[in-house]
Amino acid sequence: MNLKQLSHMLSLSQTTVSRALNGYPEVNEETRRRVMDAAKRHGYRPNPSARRLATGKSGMIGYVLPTGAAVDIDPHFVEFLSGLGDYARSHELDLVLSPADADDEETTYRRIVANRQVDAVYLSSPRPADKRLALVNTLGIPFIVHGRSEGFDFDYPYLDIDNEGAFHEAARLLVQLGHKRLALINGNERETFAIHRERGMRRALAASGLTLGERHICSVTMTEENGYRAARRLLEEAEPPTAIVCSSLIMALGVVRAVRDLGLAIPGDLSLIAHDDVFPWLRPENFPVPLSTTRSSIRLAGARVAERLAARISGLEEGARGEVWPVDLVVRGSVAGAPV
Amino acid sequence: MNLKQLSHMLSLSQTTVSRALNGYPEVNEETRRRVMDAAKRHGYRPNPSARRLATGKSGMIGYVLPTGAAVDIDPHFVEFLSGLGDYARSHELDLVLSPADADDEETTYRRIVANRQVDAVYLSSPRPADKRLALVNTLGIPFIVHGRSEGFDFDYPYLDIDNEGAFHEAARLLVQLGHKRLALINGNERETFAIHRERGMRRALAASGLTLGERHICSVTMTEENGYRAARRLLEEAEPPTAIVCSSLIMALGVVRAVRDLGLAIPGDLSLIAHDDVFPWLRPENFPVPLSTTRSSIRLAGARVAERLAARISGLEEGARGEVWPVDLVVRGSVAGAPV
DNA sequence: AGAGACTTCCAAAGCGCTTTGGCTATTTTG
DNA sequence: CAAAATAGCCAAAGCGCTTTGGAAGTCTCT
Repeated sequence: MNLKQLSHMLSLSQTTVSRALNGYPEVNEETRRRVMDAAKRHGYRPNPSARRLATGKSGMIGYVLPTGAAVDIDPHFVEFLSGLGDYARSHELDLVLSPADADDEETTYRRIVANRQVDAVYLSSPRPADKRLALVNTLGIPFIVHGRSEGFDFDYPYLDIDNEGAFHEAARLLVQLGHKRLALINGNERETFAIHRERGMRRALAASGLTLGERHICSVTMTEENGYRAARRLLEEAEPPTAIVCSSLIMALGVVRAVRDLGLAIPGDLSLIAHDDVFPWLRPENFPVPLSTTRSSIRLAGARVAERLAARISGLEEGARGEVWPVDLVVRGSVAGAPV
Repeated sequence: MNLKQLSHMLSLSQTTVSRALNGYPEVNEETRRRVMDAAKRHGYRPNPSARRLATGKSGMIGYVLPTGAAVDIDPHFVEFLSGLGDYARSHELDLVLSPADADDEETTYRRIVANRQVDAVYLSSPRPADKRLALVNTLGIPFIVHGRSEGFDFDYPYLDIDNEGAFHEAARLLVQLGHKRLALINGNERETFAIHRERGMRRALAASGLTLGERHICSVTMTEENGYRAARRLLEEAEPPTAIVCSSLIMALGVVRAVRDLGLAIPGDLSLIAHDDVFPWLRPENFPVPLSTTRSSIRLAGARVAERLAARISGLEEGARGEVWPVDLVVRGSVAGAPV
């Protein structure tokens, strides 16, 4: 059933039927009702390919997926995706993932924009002065950044959490509890979120005249093994930290293992706070010692990004609105006063 | 730059240019070269929307993503996706994720097929007599199942690992080591993979006159917490199992925690083997006691599925070819002889 | 009553590609 | 050497929608 047939059986022109269905004003309400009715009864659905060709709109949102033998997709991605799906589902918005060589995402961005394959894109894990962001901005496709970048002479729409504030609060709590030697096990130092977290932590320490020593900060990709190694290195120093703030639950698993291996105890010898993106399959309250966290649901962020993308596509949202979500500090058993 | 312009500047018809580019035989080789050359020089890329409308092919593969407030996307998915991307990247194949209400995926399948949004789809986590499989089979779109189903009167193309064989081997090893009371912490009992694993384990036990008691088998969604609870329940019985086989690394984390909480030791009091899908961020060799596993890279499976989908789209693969990958049993420190 | 302004509809022209059917040389065949 | 086959090209008709530029009829206003 296509438009031609439908309009023929209604004895109307394709124009009128098309307009009736798409809510244009220049059609009699009575006629519109007739059309809508017939369309529903015959299960008419406009052919998206044809519509795309005519309008240039695809009804899909895009994401360029960096891939490569040495590239692992972050497990956070799937949670974000859940959220995105939550919103997209109810709006018949599809998501197209365009795998790209991690060393050359530009080609792919250009392709999907030139081909008008998607109406909007979102970027994640941005770095300062991220090339993708500048590119997408000049290409003129609607977009939203999940996270933030820095060092541009233009503004852009984003959704981020208050990473700096979160780690500031976490560190401040530890300092208040008497800790003097803190350490940070962070994610990739080139990503903005890691920079912000470090900044927040430094600020909290500085407020009490403390500093974060060079050797008390690790930047690694967020795996259990890297968490273990980092913790091990930190704790085997002459003057080991008495508290660690850690950028992910997965790394925290490694930290806990290292602490055990060294015969130490949490929180007796070491206080630990980690950032929790809220995975359904790994919960901080279920750590051997319930883990204190800075918590923010990445799934909710996914839903919000989808919502805003949809709004931008339909012109409801414009401009470079940045949105920063506060982060909860949830205190559990893994923190205590500094050992004497 | 579109076909019209290109053909005009070559003083050829659109027909000939189109045919030259698409490798049709009825065009002079010399002409073809000229065309190809000009196309490259001017960076001509056929408009996919137009091509779609004309041919009905989209150059994308689809996946219906079950979503819902109570639905969590499996973290395995992201690894599978990495593999899919590895292949798709080099073939300019995009993946479209169509979020669907988990209770009604059918509507979405029908939509993407009717709209010809994708050239092929893959299904994952099938159950016996899975409705989606029957549906997709009758809809006539090329597809591949990742995993297997049962109870159909038709064959279908799939890629699966030898779950039954893997758990058979794991259990057999444990039996050989003298274990008499084994337990299984499995995934969702309604999914085929879980059924196969249970079957494999039972078969191994039966071979030695042993059985898997009703209370020695747990079917739960694969989270750390569920692993913990299951292990806890098993180990607090009057006659606790001396060995556990577990369907995922994530649950194994919980098992390890439960063992610790109960003051027991691995492998002294309990031998443990888990299935490892090979996550980059959580490796069995890094468990407190290195974990024995049945190992199969889900990422490689993703790449293979993409490859086969591409082959089916282009007609290189036909029929209902099933492919079953063997699974490695990797023995590490977490298994030992049964306690006396 | 005639001019202007709406209202409601339509024919037809795209969007940019593929594919059908046919046409003109050139080559092969009996 | 005429007939048949082949090679190489083209014009035009789709694919199924949206949108432009009217046209006809109905109201409103002076």
